[in-house]
Amino acid sequence: MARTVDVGRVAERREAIAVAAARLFATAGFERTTVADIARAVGVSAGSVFYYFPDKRAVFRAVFERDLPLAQERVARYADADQPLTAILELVAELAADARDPAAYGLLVELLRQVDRDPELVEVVRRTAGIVQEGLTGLIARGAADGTVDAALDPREAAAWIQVVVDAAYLNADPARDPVPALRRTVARYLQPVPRDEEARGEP
Amino acid sequence: MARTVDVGRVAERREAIAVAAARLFATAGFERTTVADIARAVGVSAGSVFYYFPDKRAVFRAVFERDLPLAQERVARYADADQPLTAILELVAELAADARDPAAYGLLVELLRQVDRDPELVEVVRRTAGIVQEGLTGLIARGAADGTVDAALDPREAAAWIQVVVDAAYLNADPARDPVPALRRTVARYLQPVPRDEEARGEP
DNA sequence: GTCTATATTTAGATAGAC
DNA sequence: GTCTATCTAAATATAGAC
Repeated sequence: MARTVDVGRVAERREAIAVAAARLFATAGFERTTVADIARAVGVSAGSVFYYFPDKRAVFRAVFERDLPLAQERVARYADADQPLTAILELVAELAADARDPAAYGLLVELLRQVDRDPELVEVVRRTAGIVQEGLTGLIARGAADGTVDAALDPREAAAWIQVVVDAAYLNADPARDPVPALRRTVARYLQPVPRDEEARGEP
Repeated sequence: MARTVDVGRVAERREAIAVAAARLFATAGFERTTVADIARAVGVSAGSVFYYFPDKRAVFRAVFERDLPLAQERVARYADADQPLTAILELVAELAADARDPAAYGLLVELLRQVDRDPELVEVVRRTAGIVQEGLTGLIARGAADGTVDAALDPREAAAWIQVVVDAAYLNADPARDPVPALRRTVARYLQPVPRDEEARGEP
């Protein structure tokens, strides 16, 4: 029997609250979602939500803390791929896969809005984005080494830029169209080494 | 002497309120900016703000109504350029030039967040974004005609994608770094016709 | 037209019973 | 742990004096 609190059960309840809150934050936004709304969605009272979280912002952060392990798993899966450029494109497509889910769009926008106001949220996001950036940076460096990626690019800066372009896929508000093809084309061509004839002319 | 209200003066006061409000909405967001804040910034009482606008959302819309003439001017300036591809890249750079202004960043995020909740705001934004999309679509079509842009692209879809990428560049604006070079490379290569040797291999 | 004063509503957070 | 009840604070919008 557990000596003090059942830490597993606490984690479960927190998770359930975060899941319900994510849906509401995505559609209504942070300010317009009330703690009472969250409590109702998860089937408890508002008082109980404050038992699991010190305040409303902490619930918001919990939503994004859930992304860290997923990012780690994805990055790890591609880290040792034989063909780094192919791996980059697959990873990018996977990162953008949720883009057509309107909830993902709403959450991204709300995150951008709130991140300036909560230093602890900055830290949460920094960790997840950092994992992805590390992974992309490594793959870009390996692509440069094997000649499939433009070696003139700074791997870290290119990785950061690619993350920006992935965000663009999320902003593509039209749910009717899949942004992944345009995204793949964009990233593939961005990374592409300078074709020899153009190199001679001093462009791209 | 004016028979009824001085319509010019009303427009001036509305403008002054919109300018002050823009700054506040950009930094604090829509919900956290109070009408009292706006009134104080412009030097009047909250009651006066409600004399010029029916409600707070109307003040927010007024902020974005100011963008329409600017977009028209920019697009018109490039519409008849001799080299459409060059014009696209210049126009894109200009659109992204504001990206390093934190106020522009804040306003864009807030716009994305609020646009879902206000049908009248949708209309305001649709007009401005529509002008830019028309302009880009025309330039892309002309580029396809003169061989500087991949003719396999649908001009309208390509224009929409470019707008999204510009927005993303805005959003992740690290104020320390200029996104325009990466943006130019990205757009130029995205639009580029398929090099002949790659075409033979059936790759994009 | 601009103000002051206020009605109305609502939300975050807490206290304390069970 | 979960609830109900409530405190406190703030914000939109209006009323009505000047």
